[in-house]
Amino acid sequence: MINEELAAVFDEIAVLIELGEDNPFRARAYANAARTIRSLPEDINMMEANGSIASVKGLGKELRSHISEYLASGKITLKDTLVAAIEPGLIEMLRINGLGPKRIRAIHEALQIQSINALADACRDGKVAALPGFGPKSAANILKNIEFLQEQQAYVRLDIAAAALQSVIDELKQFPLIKMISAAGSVRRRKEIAHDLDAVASVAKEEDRAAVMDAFTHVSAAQEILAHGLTKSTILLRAGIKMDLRVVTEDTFATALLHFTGSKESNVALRSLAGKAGMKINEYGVWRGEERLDIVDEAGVYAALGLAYIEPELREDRGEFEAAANNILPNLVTEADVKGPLHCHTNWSDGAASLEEMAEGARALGYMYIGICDHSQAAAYAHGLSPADAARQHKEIDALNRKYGAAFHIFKGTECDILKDGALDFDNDTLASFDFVVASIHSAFQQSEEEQTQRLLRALSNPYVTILGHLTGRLLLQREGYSVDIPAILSAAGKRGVAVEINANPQRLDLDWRWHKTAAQLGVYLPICPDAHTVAGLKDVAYGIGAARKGWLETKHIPNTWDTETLRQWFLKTRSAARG
DNA sequence: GCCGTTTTCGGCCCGACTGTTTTCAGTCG
Repeated sequence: MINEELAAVFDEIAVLIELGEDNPFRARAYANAARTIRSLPEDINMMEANGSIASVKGLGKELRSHISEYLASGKITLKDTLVAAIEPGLIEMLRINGLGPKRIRAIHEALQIQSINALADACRDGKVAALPGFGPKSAANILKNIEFLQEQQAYVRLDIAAAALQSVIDELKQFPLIKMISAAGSVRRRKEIAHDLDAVASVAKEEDRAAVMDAFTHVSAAQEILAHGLTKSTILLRAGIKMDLRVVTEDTFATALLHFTGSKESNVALRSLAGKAGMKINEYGVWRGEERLDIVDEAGVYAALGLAYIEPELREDRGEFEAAANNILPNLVTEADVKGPLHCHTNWSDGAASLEEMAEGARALGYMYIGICDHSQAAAYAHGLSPADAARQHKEIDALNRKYGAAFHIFKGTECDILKDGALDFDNDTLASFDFVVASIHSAFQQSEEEQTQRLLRALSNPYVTILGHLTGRLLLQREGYSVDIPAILSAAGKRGVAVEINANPQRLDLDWRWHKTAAQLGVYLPICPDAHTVAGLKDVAYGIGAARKGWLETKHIPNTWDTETLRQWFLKTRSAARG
């Protein structure tokens, strides 16, 4: 995808400018351009050809000329010039916490250090401590942060982050001086991976803050105190994740929560909007001129700016302010809207629970139905079902459905492998025996983008495919997804009436939420599928809901928020439409 | 490098914490 490639080059240029010169705003312009390009609704080649690129905010004359150069030649000369002028080791050093461009340049100019390892040595033998503006504590901190960088993962998955954050919050809730406490940061925004954890707490009186901070820095999960102030402290949890707590008085809790929920980009945009309206917003309140407004909750902050309430998941500066101003924000799907989980495994293939246990698990969660999708025969590693196995499983499902009657329904599905050439792993007669078919790739990940795209397009042309499973095959922080032309697949899926799942397993969250809005605009339905292999795995639906909300989705986009009969009709329609 | 109801120059979100200073720069979120 050319937009992503170009955005990546602009990100690199932003970093190079940060290290190379003193104008942070120029670097920011490139970083903003990268973000803008990532959220463009269409191929940038097209937008350049039809001239619509000229009206995109944040892409001025200079940036547009770089874009033209890249589209014509595949490179940007400015980047080569910057690369030639900067030691590659310095870019690496930006990853060291507490070390920014200014101090990296100072160290490099004084000591000619070019790598992180050389920097660690210079910290150990006192050379860094002797530099003007540095001292023994700076050197020790840099060394500590280098060690942290080399030992720890910089990010953790949402499920791990959310659990760690909740356990600290639960512990702090026992502390009587804390009046209110809430998760904030990227976990509250339901981002798929987290860099660190944030929480905001309120106290009745300013003098209570010190005791609260003492409690926080000594919670049972704390391993080390990294910063300890009256309003902000940072600890390192034993799980290897950093956590910030902000403590404010009750009258500033709403603005503090808004501020520390972020994202940074949405805060910048919000404050810029406030400035234009003659107002000022910070974590301590909202001012119109000299007057501090009486704000009781986050909605009050948005209302003061004439905006509808923006849910935390949407706060990424991806068009939510414009939608809030025009009162056209989406009516976001909620967990309570989901009527049943599709794409669930049983011990017929690689699941841990029986068919009946999975059905009972879904019933216990209040669902109206469940879609069972065990693996197909090619997935030998997962004990994939043969056509005969599938027929026997269907008899068991029929028996259970007779027992449940109108109270609950099990839909017969399969997670059918898409073979290397794009053919499906079952013949059409077998596929026709299921209510719906999830088609997924589980092999030959190394094919080129062109091959992988053709493979998926061929699978899409099979009239029995209802849903494409985990479109890119990514495993967050473990494995990149295979390369595939996502817009081409979404466009074809929309035309053909095939859905693309939001795999709700927190290791996957695939299709990525950044594509959801585009997919919905192309007419693609996006069911939330837990890919559950255990009864407990059914609860992963919550992560899928988080992703769908980040992707601006409503119930009309998500078939498994519909009732049993509507879903059944949709399965039938998808199939008959494809057969003409 | 971008932008404009304070419009072609001068801003660009804004405050906390740390370490090194002795009033502030750098970094972070």
